[in-house]
Amino acid sequence: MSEVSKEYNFSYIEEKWVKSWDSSIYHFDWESKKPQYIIDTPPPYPTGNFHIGNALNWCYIDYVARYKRMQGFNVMFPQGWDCHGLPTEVKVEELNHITKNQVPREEFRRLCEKLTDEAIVRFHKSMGRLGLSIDWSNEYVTMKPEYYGKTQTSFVRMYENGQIYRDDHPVNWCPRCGTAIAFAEVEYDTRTTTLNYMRFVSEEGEMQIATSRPELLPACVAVAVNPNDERYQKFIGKTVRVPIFNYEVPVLSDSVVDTSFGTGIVMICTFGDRQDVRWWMEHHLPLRQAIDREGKLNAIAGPYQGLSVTETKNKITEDMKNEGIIFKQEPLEQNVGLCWRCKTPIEILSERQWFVKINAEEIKKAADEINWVPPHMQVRLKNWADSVEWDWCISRQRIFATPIPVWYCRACGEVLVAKEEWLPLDPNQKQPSVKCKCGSSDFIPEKDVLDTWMDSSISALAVAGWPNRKDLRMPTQLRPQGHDIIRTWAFYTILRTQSLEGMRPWDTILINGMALGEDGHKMSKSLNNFIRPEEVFEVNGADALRQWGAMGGSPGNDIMFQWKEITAASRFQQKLWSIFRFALPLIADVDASPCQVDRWLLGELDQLIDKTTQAMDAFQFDETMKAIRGFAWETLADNYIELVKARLYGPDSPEKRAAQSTLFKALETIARLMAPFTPFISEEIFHTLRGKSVHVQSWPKTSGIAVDPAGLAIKEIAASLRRYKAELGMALNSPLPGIVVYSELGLETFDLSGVANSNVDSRTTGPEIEMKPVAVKPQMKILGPRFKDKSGKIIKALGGMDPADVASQKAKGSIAVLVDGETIEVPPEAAEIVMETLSAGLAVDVLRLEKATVLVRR
RNA sequence: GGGCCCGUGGUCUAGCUGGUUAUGACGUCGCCUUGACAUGGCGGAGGUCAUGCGUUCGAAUCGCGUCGGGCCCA
Repeated sequence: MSEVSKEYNFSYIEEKWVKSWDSSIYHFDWESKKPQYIIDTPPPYPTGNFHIGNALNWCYIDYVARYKRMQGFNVMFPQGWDCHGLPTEVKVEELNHITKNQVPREEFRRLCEKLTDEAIVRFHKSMGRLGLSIDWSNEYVTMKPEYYGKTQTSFVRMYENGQIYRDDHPVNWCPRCGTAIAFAEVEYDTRTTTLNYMRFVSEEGEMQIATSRPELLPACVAVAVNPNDERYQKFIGKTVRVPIFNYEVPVLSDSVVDTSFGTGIVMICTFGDRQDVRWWMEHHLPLRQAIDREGKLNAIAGPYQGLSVTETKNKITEDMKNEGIIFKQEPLEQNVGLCWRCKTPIEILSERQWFVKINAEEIKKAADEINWVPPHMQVRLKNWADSVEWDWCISRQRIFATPIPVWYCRACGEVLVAKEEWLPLDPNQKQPSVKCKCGSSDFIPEKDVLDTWMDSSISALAVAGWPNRKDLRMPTQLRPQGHDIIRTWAFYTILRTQSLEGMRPWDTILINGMALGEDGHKMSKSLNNFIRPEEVFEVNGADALRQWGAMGGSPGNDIMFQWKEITAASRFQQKLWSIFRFALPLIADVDASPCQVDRWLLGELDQLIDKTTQAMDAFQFDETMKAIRGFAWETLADNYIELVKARLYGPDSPEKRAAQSTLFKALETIARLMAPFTPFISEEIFHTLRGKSVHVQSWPKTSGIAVDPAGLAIKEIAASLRRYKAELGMALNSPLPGIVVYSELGLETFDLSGVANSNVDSRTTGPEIEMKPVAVKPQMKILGPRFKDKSGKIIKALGGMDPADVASQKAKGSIAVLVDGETIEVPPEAAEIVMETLSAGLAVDVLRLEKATVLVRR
């Protein structure tokens, strides 16, 4: 018990506990009778390393998981890995100096799996070191058949209930990745391009059209003007000849056409942008697709066939300039859609793809049943739901993803979707065991694979036991995630849960902010503001990082990483350690009747428990941790411990035992309250005190002890005596000739004499000194609601009155205030009297407090 | 162009279902080596709560506008 080091050796203690903790205490118990608390943890993309942003998110999750466990819930804190996707494919190509088509499909997939497995191992290590209470018995890996079989089951069921269909439809296409992508994967950026003014010829004369994409000329299917545009009335309903390619297209009128952009005449192509798609559908225009899947021009483009989009743009511009078709060019700032992974400008192509129906109303309805923290984040989901125009394209032309369990009959083209009991499977590896309706058994496997969000959007269902468990544990209780993926992960999860099980996926969604670098920008290697969690573990330890996560800001707001915050956190750790080191040889877990100061401390402790419980229930980790810190540092260390030192160092007595047990209780409670935040130091302290793990303890409950006003008065007297000595330049332990405290509360003297190192007398009456009212302090809370617009004048009048007069009226029960010649009766509680002690002529100094008066002999 | 959020002492930040001395941390200044801790203790300085108008007896807090920043999207 005595070999507590002076300095807190965080690395030794944290590593000791990482090694010796039994992680099975964090396992979800499927048989338990306790209320469940299932967390739909984000499955990170296992590539690179676990970074500070991850650390912050997982800290939030861990605070909740540990707190809920202590509150008696059967908690599931699972961990999944969202493996599939392009970044890993690209990385594999890089590392092995191959492209995906140079090796067999299966071989390529194996390379991706290997890379992913390695990343998962790294993540495991970082997460363990951070002290996360993850339930590894509920780990899932989306690239493993056990999981992607579930994804496939969800595909089959949604196909069968009509939520999934296959169709020709315009899709966002990334020519570099060679795949369709969803709207959620398109990002926008401003680029400077050229606006070209071209001459088209019609029977009514020349039409001048401005376009930024001349290479789409062969895909032109119509020309449109605004119906209210007087300049072009005569063209409406006529046809116009597309130059170079020499074919006629109709001239349409549409009120969406912006008369002030370019010439006010717009060329509609299939497809230049989303607006083209809208027009194409509304006006039932034909399809002229000029760009192929590699982003090259096809046969329809005649002389430009085989050239890339950029090459065509340059060449056709040149040709048209030479022929005088383009007569003017100007720069144009334009927002271009980019593939969010590779930043290549996307094209819109019409392709046969698989789609999931999006029912925006149902999604919004489900979102309404979910508790959003903070509430305003729900608006983002609603805005997104309202702006979705096409269904969700879920097929991808890649390899490392969940296979679409479908074949096509070679003879009749019929679609054969796998039966649930065949899953998991890869149609490229396995032929179906049934015949097609037409009698043929020759099938072509579907080569396309599923969008990664198809995997991750069933995470809530998967952890809750879907599809096999009879007792499906839906809805889950909590979805923690970042605001950057509300339109994807949150949106798709709600959609899928709604469509597969007809319910909301979670009770609560907790949105966390992003972790920013010390310069206030998003952490990135290129900005050189990148901090690895391991650096922090080495310098100040995992508990310090976890404290920063709690105290750095409130959830939902972005939070800046700052070393000084980490340092501050580790100072508190050291402070706590010093308290522990001081207390350990002196405390005892004994029954004792608490003294006044003890009852003050225990009352404060009760208030702390109340406050932290409320804050935790509202996910206010910053409030919680600040309250604990304030209690431990100020209330306990700076005040209580200083007050009871004399008792603790003194001979055995009921008073000493009272201090010993109070301090014991305070320390034990702090260890419990901090366990969700700082699991290591909390464990070290609690385990030393109790010989058991703090992580299987319950959250502290209040003991019903109110703050003792006498104890509070003693604490305040001690503080004012310290101030008194400081003002006189005395050492804080220098003795005073004599102190007398006067209070109706009947104050105990032993703690005061100890802390002041002086003799203290306590009296319940007196002292015989003169008190003089010197000011009146109006109470707005009383006056405002009662007197409304008159309160301003009443305050002024009260301030102008003789304080002594107000005091005597107040004592009689009512105060008469003269306002604009009118006498108004004001209740006594509306005015507080500020008193001053007249000590002139006395050989004492007087310290006047709310509940006590102290005379100090000079 | 639209939506959402934010703008609080030198820095970061709490409060924001309105009530008059605005929270805490870091920094800064002065004092104190008191038997857990100088990575400490005590005390102080420092803010027109971005800005303008409005609602109200009363606004950091509610409304509108402006300026600045961030995020999501068109």
